[in-house]
Amino acid sequence: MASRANLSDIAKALGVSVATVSNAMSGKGRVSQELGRTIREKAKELGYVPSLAGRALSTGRSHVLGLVLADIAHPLFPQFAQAIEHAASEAGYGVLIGDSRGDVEAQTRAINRLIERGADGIVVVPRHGTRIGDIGRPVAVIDSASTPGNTVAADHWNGGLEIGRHLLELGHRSVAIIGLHSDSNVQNDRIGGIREAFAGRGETRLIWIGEMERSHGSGCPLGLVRLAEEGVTAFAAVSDLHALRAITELQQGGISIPGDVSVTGFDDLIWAGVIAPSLTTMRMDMERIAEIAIADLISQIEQEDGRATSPRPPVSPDQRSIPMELIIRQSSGPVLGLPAAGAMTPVLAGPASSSTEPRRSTTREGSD
Amino acid sequence: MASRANLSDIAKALGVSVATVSNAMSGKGRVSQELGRTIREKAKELGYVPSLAGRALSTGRSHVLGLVLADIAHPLFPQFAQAIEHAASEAGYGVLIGDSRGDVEAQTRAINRLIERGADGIVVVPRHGTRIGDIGRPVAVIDSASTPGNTVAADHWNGGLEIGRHLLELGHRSVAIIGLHSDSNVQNDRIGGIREAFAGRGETRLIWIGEMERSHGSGCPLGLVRLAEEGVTAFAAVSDLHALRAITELQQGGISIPGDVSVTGFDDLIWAGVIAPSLTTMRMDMERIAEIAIADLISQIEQEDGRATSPRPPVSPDQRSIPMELIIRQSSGPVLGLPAAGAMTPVLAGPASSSTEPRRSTTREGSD
DNA sequence: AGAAGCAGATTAAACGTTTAATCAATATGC
DNA sequence: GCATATTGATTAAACGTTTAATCTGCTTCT
Repeated sequence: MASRANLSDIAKALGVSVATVSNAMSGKGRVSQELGRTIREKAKELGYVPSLAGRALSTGRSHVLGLVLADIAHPLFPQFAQAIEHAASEAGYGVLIGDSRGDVEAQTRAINRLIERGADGIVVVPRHGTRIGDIGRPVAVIDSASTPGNTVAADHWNGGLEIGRHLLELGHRSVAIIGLHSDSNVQNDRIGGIREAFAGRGETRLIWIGEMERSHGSGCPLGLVRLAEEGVTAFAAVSDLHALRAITELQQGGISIPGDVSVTGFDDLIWAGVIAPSLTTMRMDMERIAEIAIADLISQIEQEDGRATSPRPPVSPDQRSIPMELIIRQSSGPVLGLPAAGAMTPVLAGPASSSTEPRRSTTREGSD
Repeated sequence: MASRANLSDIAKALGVSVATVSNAMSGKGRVSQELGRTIREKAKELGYVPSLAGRALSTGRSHVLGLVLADIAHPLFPQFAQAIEHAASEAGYGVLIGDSRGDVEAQTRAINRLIERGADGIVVVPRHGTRIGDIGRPVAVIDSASTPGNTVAADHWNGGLEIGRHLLELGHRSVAIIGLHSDSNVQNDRIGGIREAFAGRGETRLIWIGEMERSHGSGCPLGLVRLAEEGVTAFAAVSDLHALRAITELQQGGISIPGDVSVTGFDDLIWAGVIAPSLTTMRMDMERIAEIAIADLISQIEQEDGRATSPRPPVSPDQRSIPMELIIRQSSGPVLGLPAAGAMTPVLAGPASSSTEPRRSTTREGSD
């Protein structure tokens, strides 16, 4: 059980020098084909695993990246973490997590802690409205195209546009947009997109949950039933979280979805497909975003130590905004009644099976 | 911008040896009070930050722990990650994340990768029914008390017991328990607890979502409306995820919650407090669980290198099962109608404001 | 045949820390 | 006042890797 074999063990076993072994393993120096093979075989035989610590000390690179999400408790975190971990792992990097507990200045501390821990670079999904200062180390920021210094992000604006168009096609002309608060670039982009789609073609109104809760307490009703009665036929939330809140509030108020009104979300959170009605939403391509962010980060890291422009080019402008995908499910449907009336229709008895709903298939539901 | 100051910079600046500086910083060797102070001042002045790589190489300890969640996409992951990160950070450890994408054997690979990356120990929240083999390194397992080799976990059984009692007190005598599948110790414990509470006092039936989906497809209706009509007055899901599914399905079917039936969940996921009706659920004490897991892990690590029994004792039996907390919200209420009839009551028009509900306060709602 | 070039290996230093062993000087015991 | 602890510091080796510089034979060119 003697801990782990190291280069010198292999060298000793074969009667060669450590340098040669190192070269053989990395393929860098000059080693004859044959000796190279022999060495690699022996290495495998001894179960050699390179010591990251030794390598880190020698090269000055830890091959570890830090991941800081402003709000680690956000339900999207798992997806982020998974995608980032995957991309980093493919590139031979480990991922250290940092926590900022939602606190804006703790975010900076978290970043610094990760750097002190030796992270070669940091991936940051910043807190609303935060700007990441110069850290003295490579950083990749994932937020929104309108965030200065942003590296890559989903195209939230276009996502909003698509949601808007989807609702328009279904005949909706009056939509209530539900957001949390106005200092999030992501939310603002999404809202902007929806509004652009409706510009001249319908009316939009805005509901800030944050404001309502400030006066009426957390978890307060949002008054959506009233809006539905007033003629709003669609509720476009900028997050599935808010969409869920809307759906349950409306359902509890006796409003049928999508019979009376439609509800859409953003992010395709894990439960979006299994609630009733399942939620029409907009999904980010996390895999791609993560890949690009990591690639950019690594390119920065490699440039840092003179290795100059490696084959990895920096993120090109057309790669900085990743299209979102519209997932059409049951919560959005065509407007049935007249402009203002129908919203009061009482709930039908029996399960509102929506198998008769016209299902457009911009994107097919990915039921696994 | 000269990278970072190291021990030898400090030593040189003060005309002492590196060893002395090292001793002064760690407080280990013999250094005079005065020189110690001087050195620490100089260190601060130069912005000295110890090189983890150097230390790791020298001590053989990376001061990094690995965190492997079987299902990194699980909505509970953020809470886990946050709590573990916090506890580890307090103890001077970093947290490296591993991903197993829900795959059982990938779990083992993830663990191994983390170990190769130099993690001193691993925290595992295993996949249902998986058993963690000997890894050759310290491990802390967080699953359930009935998992062999488990280190610490929430007391899921007792949690079930409390949920059951809560429903009994509200007058429920027929409850449907909703689970995913039967190979999860956590779920089985929770279910066991609920059943124990109802034993002799009411009837329980079991719904496995996994089985239903295998025949009817993912996201299929669970037939809860039918059950409600048959006299089931309460649905106890073993996860908020399933409770959410139940609530929306019932609501869509025109059943009022908690007017007609009650629904409870487990885990207190982030949205549990803001849906309508807000969800009565059972919360784990993640902070404590994480603390204990980390403490145990570190104790194992320290024992590994002869430093023998440090002041940290291993996890004592009474610390291995952490009580859960009942969070009573709006989704659970007293049985109104007669044993079997009332469930058919049509939905009342208007918002079903539940402000008149009798609110017990085993635990007050933590609205932030 | 002598110089030059080159392939294939070795040497040695470096990365930054820890720590056992050593040494010098001062305090303590009798 | 001399042997002995004790304190406060230094020396040197070690951890495992990378890499620039060097060395040794050969081959090849002129």
